Amino acid sequence: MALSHAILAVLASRSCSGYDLAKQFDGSVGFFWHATHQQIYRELTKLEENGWVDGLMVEQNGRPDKKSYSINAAGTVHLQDWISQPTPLAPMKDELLTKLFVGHLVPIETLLQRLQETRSQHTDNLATYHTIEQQFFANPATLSPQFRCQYLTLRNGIHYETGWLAWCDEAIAVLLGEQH
Amino acid sequence: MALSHAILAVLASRSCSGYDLAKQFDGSVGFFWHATHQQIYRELTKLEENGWVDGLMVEQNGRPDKKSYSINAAGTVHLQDWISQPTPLAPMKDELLTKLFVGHLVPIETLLQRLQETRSQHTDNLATYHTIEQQFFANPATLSPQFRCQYLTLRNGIHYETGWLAWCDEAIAVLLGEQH
DNA sequence: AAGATATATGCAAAAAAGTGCATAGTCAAG
DNA sequence: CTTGACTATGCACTTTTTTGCATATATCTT
Repeated sequence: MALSHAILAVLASRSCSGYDLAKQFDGSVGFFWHATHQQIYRELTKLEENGWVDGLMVEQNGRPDKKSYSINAAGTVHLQDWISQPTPLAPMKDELLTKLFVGHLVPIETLLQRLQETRSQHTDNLATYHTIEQQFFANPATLSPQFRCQYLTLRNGIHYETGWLAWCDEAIAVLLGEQH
Repeated sequence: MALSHAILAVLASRSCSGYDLAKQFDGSVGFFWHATHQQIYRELTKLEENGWVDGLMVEQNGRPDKKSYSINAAGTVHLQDWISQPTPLAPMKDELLTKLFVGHLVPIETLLQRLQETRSQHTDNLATYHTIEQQFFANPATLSPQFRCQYLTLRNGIHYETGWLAWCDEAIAVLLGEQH
């Protein structure tokens, strides 16, 4: 029941077609909730059936017609209820750590490759987040409540990626020291 | 195809029954890969069908008979192959951040509650990790390759939880500042 | 004129994961 | 002598997720 909430969360800011949503899930929202366009379309149908969003066909010229979805009053209440309930910690699933756990089964070079790849992905993510921070949140003190909330989610990403990078460096150093 | 790898990773250290595995997934391994006992039993059956593990019925007195699973040569090769392949970043799914993203829809007090709950969960986790670190990895320089790898996964958990705590504090401070 | 890219939507099948339930023996405490 | 905790295993059902396919139109590039 959580993709539905992520979609409602996006629709809380603005009406979107499935296509628009898919793009959001490829950027901003995608930083903390991943979904493909197939999932999104399926879920939108359910959301409309549940009466939390209203779909409206929009004719367009120059491009295919689209269906624009808006959150309604019931949907907003549903979203608020959800936020008001305790949040269980997300069950962890990390493939890299599972690999590292039995890393002694492969040469250290292989482990270092995995760590370098991971490090580079986190470096990229962090760079993206820093760019967004400078572009949209240069002056955090002046943000509206809505943007301040979004800013905090971005800050989480920055903490997260920074932590991963620090760990990657530590792990690489430990493994290299082992060879020495 | 990833729970199977996590199970093989545990069996790489020692043979286990489904019950033993479930306990591992409740502690150590569970810190980076979550699974319930139902999943584990189902997956063990598949692993045996695939010829990666060998099951052996063990009669016990004083308690129910159990089936002990060991990784075999094919399973070990399979595990090594898997480690040798690039690791995609785990697609993110974080409920708290999704809630915070639309946090302006609820009173700040509600958000602060969610943040405090989360903070306390991460505090607990960090304490657990620190305890394990002191108990089993007090002297990192002298660890065997196997335990050094496990130590690094624990270090990841420590970085991870520390990062979350720092962020929780920042977020709480920002929201409190907003009220001031 | 062809081919890539962007817009726009979805079905079908399969794999994986989650939830609830069911069974059954041992042991210790009250 | 019964209740609860621990050991031990698993089915059935449901939900979620993934993967691959399928279909259009319009614009931009070569």
